[in-house]
Amino acid sequence: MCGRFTLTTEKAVEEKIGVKIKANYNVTPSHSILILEPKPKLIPWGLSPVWAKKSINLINARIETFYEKPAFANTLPCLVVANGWYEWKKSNSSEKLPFYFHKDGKILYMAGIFNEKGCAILTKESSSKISYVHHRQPILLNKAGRSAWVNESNIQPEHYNNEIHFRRVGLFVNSPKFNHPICIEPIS
DNA sequence: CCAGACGTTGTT
DNA sequence: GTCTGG
DNA sequence: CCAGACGTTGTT
DNA sequence: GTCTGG
Repeated sequence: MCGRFTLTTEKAVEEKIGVKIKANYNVTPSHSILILEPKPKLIPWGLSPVWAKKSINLINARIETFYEKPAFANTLPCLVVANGWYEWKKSNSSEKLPFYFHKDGKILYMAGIFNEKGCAILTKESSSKISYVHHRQPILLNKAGRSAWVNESNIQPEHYNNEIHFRRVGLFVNSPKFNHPICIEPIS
């Protein structure tokens, strides 16, 4: 899935998207995140249906059921701007070990949905590589896919971008308040 | 008909 | 154990 | 996603 | 708001 990510490339974000951001090595739900809809916009991570009296905190939406679920009706497509994300792998001892997924710092565009309350990231079954760590992953879109999604609400497997690298990282990232480059440092 | 849920993750 | 906050 | 709180009373 | 369960 995707419950924690990074956006650290200040320069690339300013050049490609025209927005000044502050590097964040530990973006957590409820943070304000950068989306393209397709205009750049800051919005809380966590979506609640407009009709929910008591707010629901939906940080992900399964693509498999997206079209059936009332909670996701009346949301609009967007792209969530990131340059990496974290997944935790359960070890034998039921210990959870964090891994960092990235494309050498390049900007990643995750498929998202939003409404006036916030934003959620679409997930799918993991690619075989990623499934070593976890069985769900965010949907990453290539260029054609980004346009199809935000302009036509059209999402297709051939638009998924599954080229990715990953490495084990230290436990620093576990604490939601800990935002530091050491979060993405490989474990030696 | 009204009341109550409506989601994901993972875990059992 | 389960919910809330970040 | 993980970490941290989770209750009441009254008082500051 | 809309769907499901009773």
